[in-house]
Amino acid sequence: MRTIHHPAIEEVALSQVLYALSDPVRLRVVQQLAQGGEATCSALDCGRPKSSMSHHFRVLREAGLVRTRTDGPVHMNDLRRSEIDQRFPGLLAAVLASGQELVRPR
Amino acid sequence: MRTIHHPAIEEVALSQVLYALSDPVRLRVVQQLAQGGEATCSALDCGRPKSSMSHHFRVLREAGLVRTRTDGPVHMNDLRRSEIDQRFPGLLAAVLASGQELVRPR
DNA sequence: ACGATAGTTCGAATATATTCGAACATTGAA
DNA sequence: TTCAATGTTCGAATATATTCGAACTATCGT
Repeated sequence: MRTIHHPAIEEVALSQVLYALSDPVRLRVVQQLAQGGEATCSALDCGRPKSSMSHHFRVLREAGLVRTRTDGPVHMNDLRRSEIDQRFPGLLAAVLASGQELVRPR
Repeated sequence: MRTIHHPAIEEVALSQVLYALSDPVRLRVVQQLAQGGEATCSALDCGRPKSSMSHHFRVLREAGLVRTRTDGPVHMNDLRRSEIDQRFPGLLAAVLASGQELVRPR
């Protein structure tokens, strides 16, 4: 896979972060990464096809929320927790604390 | 104007709130309401036409962020701050604290 | 080099949002 | 009751997002 682009934390825009988090599938992914640590894409699909999940991970990546790293044949995804916390203090905590059941896995 | 519908705070969905806040114009409106208290629609247009602002206020209303009340010939809009704070503690504080310059008025 | 696995990219269909002018509704005041 | 001011609604154009199958790419193990 080509080089994956991750924005520097300073160029992460609040609107983009909020937008990325406003999709139930993506919010669920973020919740799971926050809770369980890094994971592969397919471990977090909610029964959706790979191409759909790839799209969602891309949105999360471009918003600056997730960092993806190639690890052998799989892609490991990690929440950029400390960076986001630094840039937008309290935001992730508030979002994660809401504990809404957002999407049911298929 | 027909009766304006406002969702009860318990039925407000996080996704919808995040989505409503992800638009720069709407985020600016929320910032201004938070800072300056209630305001009319037209006081917060950013040079956008009435119909556009009406749309944005409707999204904010339906997301549960703003309460609109008819006051004589004008519509007064108020951030539902304490209700949102109760439902999603820390969320608005985090969003407002970011202080991003989000949209330039026209 | 081949096969298996994990993701990405492409393309096209569908759905959803945004924008804004024009017409309409509501109110208070002259 | 006519007017001006404030918003809403409608409609249509445009833009943007989502979805998912199919084809492709990269990596590891054999």
